[in-house]
Amino acid sequence: MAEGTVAADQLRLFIERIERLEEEKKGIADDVKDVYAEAKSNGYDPKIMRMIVRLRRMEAHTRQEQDAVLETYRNALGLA
Amino acid sequence: MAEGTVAADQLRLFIERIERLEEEKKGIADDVKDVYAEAKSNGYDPKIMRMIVRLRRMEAHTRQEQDAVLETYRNALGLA
Amino acid sequence: MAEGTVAADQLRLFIERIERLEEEKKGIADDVKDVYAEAKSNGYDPKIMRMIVRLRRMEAHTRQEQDAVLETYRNALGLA
Amino acid sequence: MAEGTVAADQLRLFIERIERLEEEKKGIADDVKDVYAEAKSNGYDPKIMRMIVRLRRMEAHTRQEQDAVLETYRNALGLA
DNA sequence: ACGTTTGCGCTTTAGC
DNA sequence: GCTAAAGCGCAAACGT
Repeated sequence: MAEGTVAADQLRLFIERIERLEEEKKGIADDVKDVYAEAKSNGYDPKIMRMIVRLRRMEAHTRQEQDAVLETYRNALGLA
Repeated sequence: MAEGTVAADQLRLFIERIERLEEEKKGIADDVKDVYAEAKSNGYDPKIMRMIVRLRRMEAHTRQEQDAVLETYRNALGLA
Repeated sequence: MAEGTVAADQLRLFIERIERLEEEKKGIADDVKDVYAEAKSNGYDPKIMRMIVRLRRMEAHTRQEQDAVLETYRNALGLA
Repeated sequence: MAEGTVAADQLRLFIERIERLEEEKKGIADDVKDVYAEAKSNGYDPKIMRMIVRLRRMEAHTRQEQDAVLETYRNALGLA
């Protein structure tokens, strides 16, 4: 077995791992769509729901930024 | 317990399910990044790998589209 | 005339240029719709036509991507 | 020359007209991008500009809806 | 005519 | 920081 083949196999395995993960990711995205659809069938407006999710994520992100800054300060001051 | 609270709880549960799924999705996206990083540390070029992944996906889509055209033709011609 | 007015005028001009271009774009999109309608009145199936247009575009993209991968390989291997 | 050829030619012409129009459309879309880039190089924030364009379009759309309702009423009442 | 579903454009995010 | 690609939201198109 040539070395080139070993390398090719290794590369192929990496590619396949990536493709497998991306399939999983797509499956979860589909699950999200399903939840929105289920909520809609229960009388909730998906569009508003998406806005809520986005707002909560933004707030979470802002909070994380604050935490990161705080962490930086603590490290700088040796208060870890 | 007011009915409004029940509805609010139901909505909150939907939102939380969505947020949980999106966290999972992000986790998988991070896994993908890790695989690219691991491949890179084994001497493979991530840029080329990404191109290959994209190319394979495009080819798959093209094949699916070709099949769909044929199927539609058959239906249009009553050859189902 | 205040400087703020100059800036406001400049911004307004940019916005108007964009809106003008988007109107043109919409006009062309309508032209496309007209062609599909005309073809349909001549007995062609718009659905199949759309699939063909999409397929040809996808194949063009696939070809471009193949070329890009090859080019990147050549560069990576110093075969430019 | 067989009739099938005539039909095929006609279909091909429709397809080519559509593809030509879509190229034009893409060209205009690129022009829009250029304007945003030019505005940005003049110190304006493209993201905010896009919001403005969207708002103005929504208002225009709302106005159009109102006009359409009015038109419907006029027709219904024979006040055209 | 309406509801559903797919395709297109935009926004955002990730890589360089 | 900028460019390009992937994901998302919306709107038009198809089927009922």
